[in-house]
Amino acid sequence: MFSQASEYALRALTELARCDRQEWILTGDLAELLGVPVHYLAKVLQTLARKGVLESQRGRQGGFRLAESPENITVYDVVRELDDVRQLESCIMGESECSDDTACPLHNLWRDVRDEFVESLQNTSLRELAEFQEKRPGSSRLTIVKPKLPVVKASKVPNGRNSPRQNNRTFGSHYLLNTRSNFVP
Amino acid sequence: MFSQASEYALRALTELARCDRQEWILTGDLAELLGVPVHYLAKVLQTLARKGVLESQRGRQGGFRLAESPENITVYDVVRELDDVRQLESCIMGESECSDDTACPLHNLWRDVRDEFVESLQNTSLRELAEFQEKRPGSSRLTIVKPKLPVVKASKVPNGRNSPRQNNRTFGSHYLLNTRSNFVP
DNA sequence: TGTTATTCGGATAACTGAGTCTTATTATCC
DNA sequence: GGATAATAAGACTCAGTTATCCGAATAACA
Repeated sequence: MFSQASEYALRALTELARCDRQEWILTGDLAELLGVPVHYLAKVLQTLARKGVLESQRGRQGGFRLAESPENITVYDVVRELDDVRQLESCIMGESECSDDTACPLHNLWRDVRDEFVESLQNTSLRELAEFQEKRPGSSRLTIVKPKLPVVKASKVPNGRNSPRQNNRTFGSHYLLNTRSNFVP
Repeated sequence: MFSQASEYALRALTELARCDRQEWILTGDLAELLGVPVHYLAKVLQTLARKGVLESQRGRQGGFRLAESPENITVYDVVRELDDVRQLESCIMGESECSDDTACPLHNLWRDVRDEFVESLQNTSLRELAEFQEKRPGSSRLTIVKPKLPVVKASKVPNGRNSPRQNNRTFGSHYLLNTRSNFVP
């Protein structure tokens, strides 16, 4: 459904929401905790920082943290920056002319499902994800100790040359993780 | 949401459901009516024929037709053969261990939306799509005249070198349109 | 001031979906 | 039987997603 980028982002930001808002969290620690590819996660987090969802701090003692309080960031806010949510609005049969007026045969069905979905994403904040995760049996978390930042790792990290898990796709991404193109037409 | 393949398939099969079940319909006529790339539509229809959703007839006076009566073919039946519907069942946050027991923070939300969606797809038949299309204002259709099969074309067909409309994605396709691999593990 | 630790940015590669084109196969009609 | 018209099958192109890696910029610390 979502792209890998969005999936990684949601999982990472759920963990960030469980941490002290002032602390800078390392990409590496997040990646290890979640068991996801470090470099790719880094790109995702960089994108979210560029978009204003995260704050980043370079150099020693740097890292990432939420730009706003977790209850003010919704799941939709995150996914919107990484996937092309406009495709949720477009015709499910791919017709160019399909609206409430000129509906395709599946228009109403899809509108109902999609509206419920989008509304749910907009009504769910990172705080709720974090609270749910908190109660989850066996859930590890990032432990902040003073000068160094050790990690209680969750599962064995499968290392060595991942070939890309290709194309388990999503409702679509557009230009995604590149530096340029901050505007959406 | 759906792949291009599924979108084209649904639109094409909706038209097939409006035709005489005995008639063989040409890929070219369907493509012209729908304004979709002929060769790609051909691949999609061939796949559906291989999977048993359609029947095909080679040679002169050949073409495609529904393998069963339209009320016995659901939207889900079509999409299932072209997209990897198992991905709808998998975790929306990409966690490997996520079930009703070990739920991720978005598990219940996604399960509700997805179940309603899948159920709708399974409860909607091609007959319903065809009937809806029938009532639609300005909807063209394939006109079967005796020996030749002229077509009342719907809209201007944008011809000339379509570069692939890239990656407006879907919940995922797997091996999709290749000849082999009829089984799904 | 120099070292170290971190994000930032670009280059590159594998894999797949979308689409085109060409050839082979097959059925019908003259 | 031969010409014709259609599906069947494969090779190929193009672009986007998912990664990996490296060097540059930058901030903290000794």
